Amino acid sequence: MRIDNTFKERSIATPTIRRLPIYLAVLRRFRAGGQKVVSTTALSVAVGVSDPVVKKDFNMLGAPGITGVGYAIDPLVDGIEAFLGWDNPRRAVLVGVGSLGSALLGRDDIRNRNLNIVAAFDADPRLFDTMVQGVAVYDADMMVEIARRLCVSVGVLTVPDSAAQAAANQLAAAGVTKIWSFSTMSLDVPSGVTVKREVLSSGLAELLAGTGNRA
Amino acid sequence: MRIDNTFKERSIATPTIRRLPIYLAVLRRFRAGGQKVVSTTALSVAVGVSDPVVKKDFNMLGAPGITGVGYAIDPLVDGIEAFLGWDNPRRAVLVGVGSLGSALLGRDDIRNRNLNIVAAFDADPRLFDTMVQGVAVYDADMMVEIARRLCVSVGVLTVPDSAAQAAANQLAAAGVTKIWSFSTMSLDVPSGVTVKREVLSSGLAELLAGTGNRA
DNA sequence: TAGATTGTTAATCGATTAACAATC
DNA sequence: TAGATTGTTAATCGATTAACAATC
Repeated sequence: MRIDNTFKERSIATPTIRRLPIYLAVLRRFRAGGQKVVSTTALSVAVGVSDPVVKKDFNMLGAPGITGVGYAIDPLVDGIEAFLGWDNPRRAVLVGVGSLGSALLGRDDIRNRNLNIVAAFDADPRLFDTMVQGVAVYDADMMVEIARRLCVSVGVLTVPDSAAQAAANQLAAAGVTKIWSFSTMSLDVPSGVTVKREVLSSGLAELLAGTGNRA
Repeated sequence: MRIDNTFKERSIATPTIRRLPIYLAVLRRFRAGGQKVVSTTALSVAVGVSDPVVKKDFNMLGAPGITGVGYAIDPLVDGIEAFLGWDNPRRAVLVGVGSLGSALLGRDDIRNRNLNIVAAFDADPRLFDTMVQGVAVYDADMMVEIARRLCVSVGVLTVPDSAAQAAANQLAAAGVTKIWSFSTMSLDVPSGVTVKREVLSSGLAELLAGTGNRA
């Protein structure tokens, strides 16, 4: 079987992008089990989406499948990682070393594999110059200076809502162009800066209220 | 102005449900600032969605607006809370007291306001019978017995992927019908049990790869 | 060859947007 | 009354599903 290891460039829809990390996790498990090739049907079952969705996603990605056989797992994993930029994680800082911030720093996928978190900031003086999960924590007042010097392009925002806008301002001033925010606040940022808001309680609301399941 | 404090029952779409907690957070801030009434336009700006979306959402919810004036904030907050069941949080357990699990236990919104987490479980004996963030931690082997006795209907799953399916089985055996899972695994559960999977790295993927922003 | 699976097209479904009449 | 805003309808947009021809 001939494998064309070329991923063609296409524009990718948001729902597809959100599924890619899930495909990646499942493909890695399959690979760890010694599997070399996977069909969209098998993957769709393992991931919990429909088969045509997987086909469309891979097609949009330009992934090279082998008709009648399936997709070779290795180039698929490499291709998805490359598309997401996870083969070369971006330099990032985390702001707000509370329990959620510490938890994110402690997750190897987020801290090392998908991002390269090189420093953290907090307003609490007791944390200054300590290490949390192996990351140095600095005074939030130093954020612009330090983050700029470290050439950081991504900011993870895990501060209380009341501090979110000020922290976003500092991140933008430090040259950060992508902010991953765990605050419910809608943040006002300069053009050129994008914000992805992660509202944990939206998932909970969906679970509890979803599909006609009124409590 | 007459306020009809009745929320009519309708079926609500998932994107609407996911926005409700965000509306709630913003409305509470407005109320804390002394505001009594809000227009869909003002709310749409604060939340970061379009104005017709807010109108549609409130309409689906059956929220009572006052033409030419806006929506009274108090009944709106109460109505959304009641719809989500957050006025009377469900009894829940958390499985997997790692850093993410502890962080969720430490968030007052999740632990007390939106859910009522009455116990936690872990496989690590050093944690047995300790308190984490004020919640008692028990041996995961006792889960079925304890969760059943506590009449729990929701499970928060923050264990490693390798332990996720086994934990889901135990939760189902304990009578839990709704599982909020932070594992990438697609979980196999009995019919009658629903799972909401929360994949943190999907949000990150969307931030980094989204809107043509290839790294 | 026969069976399996990709890759693509057309049809369906659902959510968002735009526009505006009704009304406080 | 005049201005503002709700509530709803029609139009648009986008994603999913279904079906199937191409092909290894």
